[in-house]
Amino acid sequence: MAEQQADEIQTPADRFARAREAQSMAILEDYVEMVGDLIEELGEARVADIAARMGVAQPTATKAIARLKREGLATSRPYRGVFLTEEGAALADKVRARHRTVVELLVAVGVPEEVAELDAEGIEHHVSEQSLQAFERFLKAR
Amino acid sequence: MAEQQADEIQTPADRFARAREAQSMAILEDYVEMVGDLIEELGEARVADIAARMGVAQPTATKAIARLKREGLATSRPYRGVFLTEEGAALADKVRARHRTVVELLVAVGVPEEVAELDAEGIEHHVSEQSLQAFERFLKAR
DNA sequence: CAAATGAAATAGCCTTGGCTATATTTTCCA
DNA sequence: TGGAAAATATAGCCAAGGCTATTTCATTTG
Repeated sequence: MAEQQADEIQTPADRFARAREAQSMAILEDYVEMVGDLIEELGEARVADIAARMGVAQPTATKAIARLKREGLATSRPYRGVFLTEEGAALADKVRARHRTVVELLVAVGVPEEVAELDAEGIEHHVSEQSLQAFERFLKAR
Repeated sequence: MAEQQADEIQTPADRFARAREAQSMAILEDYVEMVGDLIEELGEARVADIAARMGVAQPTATKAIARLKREGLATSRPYRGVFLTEEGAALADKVRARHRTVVELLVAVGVPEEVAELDAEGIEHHVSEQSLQAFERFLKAR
């Protein structure tokens, strides 16, 4: 149990496939996090608010929510607010924590706060569990 | 000239819009870099090789190349190889350099080499010029 | 309590980036 | 040199994530 790295070689194709995979999760993660934020702040997540905060038109948000429901991350009834399932809430927490860590890491290596916040929005979805742990160790060890 | 940060506040919507923007450049960047790599390694970039390395079907690569041509980054004639325009070559260089820097930064904060290579593939497209410069300063100052 | 207002859903369109199956063109060799 | 094999292009499909315009439903409120 000394070596934890699998010894499979990673072809470029593998790496790109992995990045594409991460990308398909990214929007899901963003919406779940946003729903979580709104419930916490306002007590409920309305489609109109989700759309406004995500910077998209209302039907785009409705469609995204449909996908969240399909994936078992959220529930909602027509003309009612959106709620997270247990799984959705867990994902929202994970995403929020990861976002914070990524911002902190960027700031720690010298990226200005505002820029860190901007870049983190895209970066976070591609940070693996292993990298995240490295980030945390680095931040603690500073 | 003391403050260099614009004082516009960044709403979440702004940040998401920016991340979406970066995403639409990402695939373009990947293909341009791949074409550059193949030309360097093999003297030419054939559609079949591009597809294999990107891990996509051949028609997918053909379509991506069509987009590169539309955007003025590459040229090609039917049943012939793909070439980069001056602009395309410049972009390829920039992307390659940025990729290296991101991997080095990840390794510098404690991410294992192989993981760094994997994660960098997705992260790099969201690293702004400002963050990149911060990364370089950090690496030099170590 | 009925009508106006406002929110959410639906219809229908676009682009991108995947795919498979099928032409078409080049290339290479017997 | 002609025909098989290999490479590329084309056709046509799908899902995702945008959009606008319109309909439907819920909630006031006069």
